[in-house]
Amino acid sequence: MKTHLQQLITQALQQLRQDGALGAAELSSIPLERTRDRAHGDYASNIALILAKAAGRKPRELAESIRSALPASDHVAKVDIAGPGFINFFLTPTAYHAVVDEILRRSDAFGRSTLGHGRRVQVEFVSANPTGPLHVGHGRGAAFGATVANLLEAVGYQVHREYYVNDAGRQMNILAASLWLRYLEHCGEQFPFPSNGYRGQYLCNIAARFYAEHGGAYLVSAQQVFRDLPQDEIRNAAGDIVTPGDKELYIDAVVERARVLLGDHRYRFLFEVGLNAILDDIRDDLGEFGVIYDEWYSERVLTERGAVNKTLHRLRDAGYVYEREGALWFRSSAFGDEKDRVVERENGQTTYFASDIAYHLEKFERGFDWVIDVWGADHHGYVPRVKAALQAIGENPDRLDVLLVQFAILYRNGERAPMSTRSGEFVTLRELRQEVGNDAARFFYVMRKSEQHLDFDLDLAKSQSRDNPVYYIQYAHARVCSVLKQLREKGLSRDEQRGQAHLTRLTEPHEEGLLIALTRYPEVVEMAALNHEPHQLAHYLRELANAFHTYYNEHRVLVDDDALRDARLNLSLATRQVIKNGLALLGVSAPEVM
RNA sequence: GCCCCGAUAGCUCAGAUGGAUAGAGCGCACCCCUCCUAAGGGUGAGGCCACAGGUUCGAAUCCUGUUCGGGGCACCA
Repeated sequence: MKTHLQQLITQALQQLRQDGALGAAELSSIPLERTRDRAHGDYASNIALILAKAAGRKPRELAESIRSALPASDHVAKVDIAGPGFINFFLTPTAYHAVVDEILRRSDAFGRSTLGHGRRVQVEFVSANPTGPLHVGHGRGAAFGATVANLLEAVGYQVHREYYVNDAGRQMNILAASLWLRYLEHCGEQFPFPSNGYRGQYLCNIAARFYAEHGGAYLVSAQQVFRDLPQDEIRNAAGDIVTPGDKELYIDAVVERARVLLGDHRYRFLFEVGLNAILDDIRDDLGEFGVIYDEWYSERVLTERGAVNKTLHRLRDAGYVYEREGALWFRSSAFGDEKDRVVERENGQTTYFASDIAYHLEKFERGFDWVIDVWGADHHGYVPRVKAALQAIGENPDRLDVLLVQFAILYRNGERAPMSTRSGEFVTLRELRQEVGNDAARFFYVMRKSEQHLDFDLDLAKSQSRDNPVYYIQYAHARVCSVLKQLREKGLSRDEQRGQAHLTRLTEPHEEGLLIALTRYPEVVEMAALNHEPHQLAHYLRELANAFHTYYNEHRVLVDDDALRDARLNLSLATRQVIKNGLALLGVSAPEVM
């Protein structure tokens, strides 16, 4: 509908331009928006206000010319000039009735468009290090990223969903060593656990399984393991340092010791076991959450293929790499970054940043027209340097969009819920999902603008009342299903054609409001997709559900009058369809009974 | 210190590209509810859009400064 009106305006402008009534005025797109007040019609354009100056005419006068040049349309009842020069469009009832037919005809496809023209976009999200289970912070990135991907797909992009697995590097070695130490504990060895090791319970569980399968095949005495290591930093239960030491140096020494004592083959095996166990867990977790990836991209594979070295060479050839204090630096400051960044450390190891440049370069080389990264807001300082690197290599950094997601804070009984347990483990995504359910979790996570802190009310998410937006929306869907059931129980049948032919009977204000809400859906999807703002869809669905519930409370659908009943049924079914489609994009189920 | 994000009703938050009288939910106040199509329905009070300047026909929205929050400023990942 919106594009239809825009076309009308465009034609009018062409007409005026031919007549020389526009001067030099030029516009890239036709401004048109929904009115907030019904008295202003359905759509309004401020185009006359914008063009007035360039055209050298008074706004209202210009608006009047545009109006008279507008071609006639079945959907437009009248056009008003109002205020300083707004052009207000009033739609005919048939314009609204047409949407009911369109919804019922296109069903699951209603709201989808071809705006993206099949352009390839990659959405990379979550990408948490496989060193432990996902926590509630990752959950927001998962829900947000998945929904953004769904939205882009809905408006016609070819979307590739990807998880970047940081399975190389120091943290993974620390994980492998930690797993080994837990395993040794199962063998009966006793020793203080390194303060910088991974201490989570999940690792003990993996170690227990490993012990059950391999017995003592990886056993080395604690005495041998910890002989002549540097001093660890030791804290008491209150967190005060009891014995000062260098925990980083210490844990690196423990890793090195594990490598030496286990030998390359056994060490690699243990490493794989730990990595796979955790990655499987993450994959299952996300899968249950309705978050499915097209690809899990391994940093290790990237590195082993030589992509990192190749990238560093390209940077060097471009003249942006120099040596200082034994390390290799990338001159990112030449591209607006605050300072230069190390890409290869003094000890010869490339940094995480280096592989990240290689990874992003690889994304571009894989032919994506557009690359989207979803990161935690705490990584925002990282954006300029990645873009700088891409630019240095000769890629267009504007093809990369980094979306930042703020933290979620859990609330229980009106108070901030602790995000980690006494043992220092975070509340996991799985625990959250088990507590509030997948649907509520998916919805609540995207209910707020992503750059906004999210207060996650656990009690509200669990409640079965209209206060809970998820419940309220799903209930609207179930209610229509219930009406159909009632229809059958009454021995009545439905005639869609008859309903369609009598949509003119829908004259109640509630019905008009509902019709208007339905026509908005494709615009909401488009806007939410292009601006990466799933919350717009979430808000819209709540409004739509509200429009339906108030209508439903006020009027009966199953009236004796066949024509009116069928018309109302069509309207109800169209509403159900749109709710179903919208919830599907959010990854939320649309139950038929509740 | 520098950088990023935020500040809108008592609370939690919407207000795309500057537009017409700034919205929703909760809470609060009042009213209705043995009709049913379920765990209620309705009404409306509540605002210096953090503050001060600026840009223009017009600013919650753009610019500058200030205040208060959150985050970031590694040869960590």
